[in-house]
Amino acid sequence: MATFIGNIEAKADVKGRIFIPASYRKQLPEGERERLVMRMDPNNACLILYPEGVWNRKVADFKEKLDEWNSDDQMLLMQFVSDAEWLDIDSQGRVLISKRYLQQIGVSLDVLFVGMLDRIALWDKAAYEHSRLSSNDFAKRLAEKMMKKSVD
Amino acid sequence: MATFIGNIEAKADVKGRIFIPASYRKQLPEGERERLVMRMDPNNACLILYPEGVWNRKVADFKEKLDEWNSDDQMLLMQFVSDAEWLDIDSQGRVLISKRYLQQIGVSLDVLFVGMLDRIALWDKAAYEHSRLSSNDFAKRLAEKMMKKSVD
DNA sequence: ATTTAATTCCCCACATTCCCCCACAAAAAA
DNA sequence: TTTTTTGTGGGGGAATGTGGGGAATTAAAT
Repeated sequence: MATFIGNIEAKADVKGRIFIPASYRKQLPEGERERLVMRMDPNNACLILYPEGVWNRKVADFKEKLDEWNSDDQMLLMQFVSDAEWLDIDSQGRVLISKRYLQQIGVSLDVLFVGMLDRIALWDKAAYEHSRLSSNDFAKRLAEKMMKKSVD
Repeated sequence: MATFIGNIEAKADVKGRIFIPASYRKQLPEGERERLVMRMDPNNACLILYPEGVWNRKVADFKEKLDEWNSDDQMLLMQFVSDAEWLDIDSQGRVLISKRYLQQIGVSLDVLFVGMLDRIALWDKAAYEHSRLSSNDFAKRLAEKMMKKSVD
């Protein structure tokens, strides 16, 4: 399975098109290079891009854990799915992201792709810099999580 | 598993390519000599090079300990992973390191590979000399660390 | 209903960067 | 010395990234 890492700058053009970095595109499984699933991140001002396979597995996981006849469960499912949409990759390797989503993450042309192992986050560049933890905080909190094991 | 020790001088060429010392390359497991993972060290002005296997184990550890549905956890994961990238080793045994990373560690052509057991640190030569502790400090602090052992 | 505007989509064109390949210097081994 | 391995350098073609024109479709306004 692909492992997306790193961060790559890109520019959205005036039409809202954004080039998927080739290094990421190449990691997509054969046959999943035509489109992605995009979803608003409810917690952060970013969009999450899922390869088809990863998205499908996530959906399967939902079906398994949520009860089809429980209305609360169905509400959760609906809300999760409603903030997502398919993104076709055009012949140049770009995706077109509709204005309202770009506005939601506050994009001003400069964007940042950030690898998150099985998926990719898409940030406004400035917003990402702003959301990053200072390296001290980062090291401390990561160390806590990882239970005092070294993490370098 | 490989045990990288020692330090080896090398030169970055104008294109930002750096030769991985053969003595290190030979220690890479069979089948892991095509590429490495490089990561910015957030605390020191150096880059860390991981053999694939070592990196994969680290990633597995993250996945196990961080909750996919917890946004704090995901932010930590993203921040860790975003400062890393794959480095392909070319047919001459070199890796190409992008300008921005070289700048971050202040490389001026002369670099130093420093073995760190399961991984390798890459320093600007001058910066490394400058960051080293004096041998007095070193001995003292090492002694402190090694005495209050071993609890966890 | 008709016009106008905005968005989406499908082309084509071009600049720049990257990466593959070859050649060779320098050092080590035979 | 000759041969092999290790380390350095550069040219050029392909791939990547950027931009724009203008249909087709949808939405808004008159």
